[in-house]
Amino acid sequence: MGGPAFLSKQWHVRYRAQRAAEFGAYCREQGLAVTPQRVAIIRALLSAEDHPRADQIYARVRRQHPHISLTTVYRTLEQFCEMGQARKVTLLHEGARYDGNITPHHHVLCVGCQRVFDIALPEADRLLHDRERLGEFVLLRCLVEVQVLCGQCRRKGQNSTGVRPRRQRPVQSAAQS
Amino acid sequence: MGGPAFLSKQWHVRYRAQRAAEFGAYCREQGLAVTPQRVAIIRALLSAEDHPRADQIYARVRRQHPHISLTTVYRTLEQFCEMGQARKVTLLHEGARYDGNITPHHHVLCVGCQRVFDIALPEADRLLHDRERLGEFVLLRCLVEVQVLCGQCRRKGQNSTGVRPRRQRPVQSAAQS
DNA sequence: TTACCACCTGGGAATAACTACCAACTAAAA
DNA sequence: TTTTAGTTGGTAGTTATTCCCAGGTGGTAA
Ligand SMILES: [Mn+2]
Ligand SMILES: [Mn+2]
Ligand SMILES: [Zn+2]
Ligand SMILES: [Zn+2]
Repeated sequence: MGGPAFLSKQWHVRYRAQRAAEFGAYCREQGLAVTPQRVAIIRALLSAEDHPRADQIYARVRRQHPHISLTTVYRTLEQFCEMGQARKVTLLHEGARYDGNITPHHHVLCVGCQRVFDIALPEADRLLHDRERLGEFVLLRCLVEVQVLCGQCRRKGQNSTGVRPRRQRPVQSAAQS
Repeated sequence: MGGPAFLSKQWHVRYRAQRAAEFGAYCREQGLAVTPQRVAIIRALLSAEDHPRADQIYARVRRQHPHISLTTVYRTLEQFCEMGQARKVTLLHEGARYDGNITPHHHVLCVGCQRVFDIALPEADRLLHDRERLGEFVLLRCLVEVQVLCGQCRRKGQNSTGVRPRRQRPVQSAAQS
């Protein structure tokens, strides 16, 4: 289904380079110091394509910064979300996942392996697009979560429809580069 | 804002009675024993109108069954979800909430007080309504989470747009009946 | 009505995922 | 450089949930 343009490898490579280049400026803009830890974390996040959890970012960053602490990773990822440099994705009821791609998009979640995929869903963006209010409520944002069974999991046959138990780690099909 | 019909008090009273009446049959159908604990929990869930967390259900059930254990509440709520008698609602990143109303509807979440409100959103239901597949993915369900600021929180002025810290308890505006 | 037992329950221990705290450190302004 | 406000690494604490298992009980077969 040749996905939308922003999902292509090409696009991702350029996007990552651009964001990395601008990172220092963004930090200064927010009055935040440009520390090696922050740089390492944003790099790990930008090069991830799998919506990693904090502990996964930790593991990856540790290859270059064996001394970094898990606390710093949690703290920094939260800061990135606050300053708009990352998105927190909290699907189902497992640990939070982080997304370095801050262009507007929605997520597809496989209830079998719990992998998260990007999806463009223009219909969804149009959903409450024009409205500022919904009765007494001021609209802030509207998130769409599509629960699916991916090809891999469908072939394995289990997972009729129900929601999976928590804390089941996703299948690690291969080591990341 | 006179919401949709299924949100009316009237509707809720009848719905609750009907569901409570059918509960025993549903259990037997699934090969589950009709224990006093299960009955108490489904009753608490059906009469709740606030999408309570497991610990809140526990507190309410304990008024009639001072001996029930928290484990049983967690376990039973999960079972209800599995057998389709309850819905698990996991917005933001706080503890799971349970919903005894299993008619299709979506949720509005106030990022200020973290209260959850029901909402009918026919546009959303139509979103992927007709499709069975999305590329390699088999569609299971599509959830829409609308993040808002409720009237109460808007008046208090805080909460520009960001996501609130976790584990902040919702305001208990009044004791429930 | 009773006996049986597969299924259930209570309570405490364990775990996962954060979060708080604080002394030591360091980016960056002066 | 010097200064210091902002940052970091450990470690302890918390919350929400799950695990474990000995003892209890609903449902049914006799
Ligand atoms: Mn994404
Ligand atoms: Mn609801
Ligand atoms: Zn899958
Ligand atoms: Zn509110």
